[in-house]
Amino acid sequence: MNTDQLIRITRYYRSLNRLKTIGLEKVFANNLADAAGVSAAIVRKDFSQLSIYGQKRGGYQIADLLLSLGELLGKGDSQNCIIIGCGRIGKALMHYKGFEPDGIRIVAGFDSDPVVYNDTSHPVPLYPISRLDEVIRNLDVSVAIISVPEQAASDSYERVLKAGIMGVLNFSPITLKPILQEDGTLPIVHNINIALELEQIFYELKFPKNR
Amino acid sequence: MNTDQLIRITRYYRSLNRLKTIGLEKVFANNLADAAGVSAAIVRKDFSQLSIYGQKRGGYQIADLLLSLGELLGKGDSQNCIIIGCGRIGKALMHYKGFEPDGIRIVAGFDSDPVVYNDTSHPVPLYPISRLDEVIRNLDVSVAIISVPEQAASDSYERVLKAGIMGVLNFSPITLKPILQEDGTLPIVHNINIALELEQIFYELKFPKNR
DNA sequence: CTATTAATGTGAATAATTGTACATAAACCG
DNA sequence: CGGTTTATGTACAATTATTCACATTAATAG
Repeated sequence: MNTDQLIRITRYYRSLNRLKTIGLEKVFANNLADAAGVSAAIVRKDFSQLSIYGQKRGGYQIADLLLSLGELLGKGDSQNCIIIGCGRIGKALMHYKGFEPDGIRIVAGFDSDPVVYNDTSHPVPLYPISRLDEVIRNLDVSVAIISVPEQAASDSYERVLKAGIMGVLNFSPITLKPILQEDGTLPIVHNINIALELEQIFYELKFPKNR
Repeated sequence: MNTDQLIRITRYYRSLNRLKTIGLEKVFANNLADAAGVSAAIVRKDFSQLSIYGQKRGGYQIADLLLSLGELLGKGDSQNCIIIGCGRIGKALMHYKGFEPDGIRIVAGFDSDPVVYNDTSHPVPLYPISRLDEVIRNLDVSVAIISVPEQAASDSYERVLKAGIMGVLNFSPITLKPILQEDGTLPIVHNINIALELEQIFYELKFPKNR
């Protein structure tokens, strides 16, 4: 499964969950196509490749699909994260309610500023960044969210890698790249660059596609 | 210019600005390739297509490139945004320092809760969502950032469109899709789905690519 | 029970993207 | 100055992704 397909699958999964809570039982390739913003042919091809089959004419059973896709996506395993950098963005993420339904949990935050990490008014425990390795050892965590200022980003990145974290979601405007580790593994890094997204929007508004 | 290319161009532009502040004057296709995470061939092809030419052997003049790319990206025009939904994420964005160097400005925030919008401790003025149209009329704004809870997302979306906003950056987990407007134009919508990014990371960790 | 309709599943065609290879021009070196 | 190196610019090849078209199956209706 490649990255584009993975994005689509997670989108399908999301939408299916919603449809299920609404009370639907069956879904057509077309519905999922709409939800994921792709064509129906792609949906069918995706499923076909993943050996997921529906009923001719009847579409797909939502419950079955959720099961199959859930297995593919590794649902059921623990999905714990820590947050590096508890500034405004970091704190916002700690309080974010949207992770729960996906089985994602924030289990700790780290910051270099004592004023920040001594503040107990947050839903997860905060620690000084110096205790990173120690705290991680006692938690089942594989992913870190980096929400530190630009200057601290690559330093934070190296630290979490050294601590054994293998997945990183980076909110700083520096694009962090996977660095081959000593043990031969390659960390997974996703960069979210908010300013870049806005720039793209402004661009597309200024120079609309002509079609 | 297509979307992938646009992303690359904005990345080049970013990196060039950094390199310039460091004091460099020339840059090679290879450097930009590294910065944007693509191959050097693509960088050259991009520039070639955009009629941007460097010096054989000498690489590219950073200043020239910034000028050319800046023009392409529509820099110099105003890039003002408003924020719909001043919860934790909305507030974090208001205070975010990373927009300034890109010429992006947050000029107002909107919320439905009086407790929120009467709080004056923020760097931009806040208004009740009911005053959206009125306030927008007096501001040169074309892009809205939607950072409201899931349930309010599509409603907020419709409202900003009705108010004449043509670009949207959506942080809610609902995927908002461009809706053809009465005047025949299509809004530009970018969705940032944080939970989805994390899910993908967890997936990629669980099922590493075998190569 | 036959005809019709509605959806899936998939091979083939098409389009888009990326990489390769090399000709070309400029700078450098002896 | 000629030879060598370095990096651009681009044609072409390879790969990948998407769409198209249609055979296939199931349900429905008359």
